[in-house]
Amino acid sequence: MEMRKTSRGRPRSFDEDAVLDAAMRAFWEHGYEGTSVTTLESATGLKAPSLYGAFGSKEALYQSALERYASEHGAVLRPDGPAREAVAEFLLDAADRFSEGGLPPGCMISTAALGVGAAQRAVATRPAKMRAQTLDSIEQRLRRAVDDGELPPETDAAALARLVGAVIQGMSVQAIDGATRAELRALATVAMNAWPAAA
Amino acid sequence: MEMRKTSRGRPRSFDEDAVLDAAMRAFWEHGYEGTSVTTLESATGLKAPSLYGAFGSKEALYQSALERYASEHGAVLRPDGPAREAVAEFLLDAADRFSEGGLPPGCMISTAALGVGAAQRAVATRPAKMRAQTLDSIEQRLRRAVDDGELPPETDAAALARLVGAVIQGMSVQAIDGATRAELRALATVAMNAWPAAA
DNA sequence: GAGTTATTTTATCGATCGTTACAGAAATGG
DNA sequence: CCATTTCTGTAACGATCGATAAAATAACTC
Repeated sequence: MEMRKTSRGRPRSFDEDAVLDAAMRAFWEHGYEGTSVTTLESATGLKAPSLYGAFGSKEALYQSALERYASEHGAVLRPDGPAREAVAEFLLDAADRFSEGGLPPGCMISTAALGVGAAQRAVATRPAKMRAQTLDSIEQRLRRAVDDGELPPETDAAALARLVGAVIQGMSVQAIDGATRAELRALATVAMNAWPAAA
Repeated sequence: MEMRKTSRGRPRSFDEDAVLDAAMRAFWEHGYEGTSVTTLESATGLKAPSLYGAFGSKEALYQSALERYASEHGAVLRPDGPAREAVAEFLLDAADRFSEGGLPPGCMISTAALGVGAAQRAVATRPAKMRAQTLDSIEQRLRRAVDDGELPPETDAAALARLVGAVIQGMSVQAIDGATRAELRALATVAMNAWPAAA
């Protein structure tokens, strides 16, 4: 936990949060390999040494941008109430977020670093773990619904969780391809028809 | 249609089809930007001038590899028989293909060139058009099923087609993330529960 | 004001990117 | 055998990659 007692030396001329936000949008839109340091310079208005001084490296900046995305723009599965409504809300929320005006289309995590050079595969592990964690949290929510009797006991919670994840990932692809908010919401609604009949 | 009347000059020392296949696998696994010409050299065993002589450029080679993938490894929606069985077969076939041993995981088209540098966005248009075409062919197949009375008239064919596409795209992501064939097949099976009740 | 510390700017680093000149090698036609 | 044509390998091209050394600048402390 680094703690700057008093601010000595020349002060920063930029707002670190705003710069991180701009970098996040660049990575979000063009991916890791598609975003060069030159791109980041024009996106943030900073020069390379300032970026490196504040964030360490391009990879570290990407990871920070990922975390920021997850906390600021990530859809969350509401833990309370009926699971069916929580999942439906989750999917519709994602449809809205992926087609939000003023932001890049799609999800920064769902479809991040899928085809990446062998040299920098380390960059892909964090988004992959985030996807795995999302699948796991959905599955646990569904298992709870089974235990609560909301879902029939023969429900394949893991497979159903993968379906929900696939819908998210597919909506991300289709949003990037230009799908409208209405089309994504319709997709989400149709997907909910796969929800098992009540126990 | 270029036609070499008689073979003069030094003959090719390689099988063009085998080289294209090797290049396809490289692009399939690492994407366009993640596959360098050096990577292609070691994947094919050729030197750059031979590659350029045979295929023109890295981008042209990628496009050729894409077409080859589509014709050799692309799942197809069987046009005859009940639409429900055709779609179920389509999804299960994709699940198998995306987890086929000896080949890269996932789909070369479903998740290709999603985050790509602004400079080379032309590369992304062909895969995007292929995805759009897949969605369209599914939708038309579903519309036909509605007309035939297999699906209720109020069916949202476009949304259902997008769901099928999303499942494909999501399975591709999850295959890359390490999902097993059984997991993908279970996902496909659960997804089919979204199929509307008979008319 | 002098000295210290941190940031900014300028310029550049070596590595790699996609691509290609050029010369040697291997087949043809005369 | 000679000339021609085409391919292969070597070497290198300019551009860009991520990253940084060094100098100039702007705040602080004393």
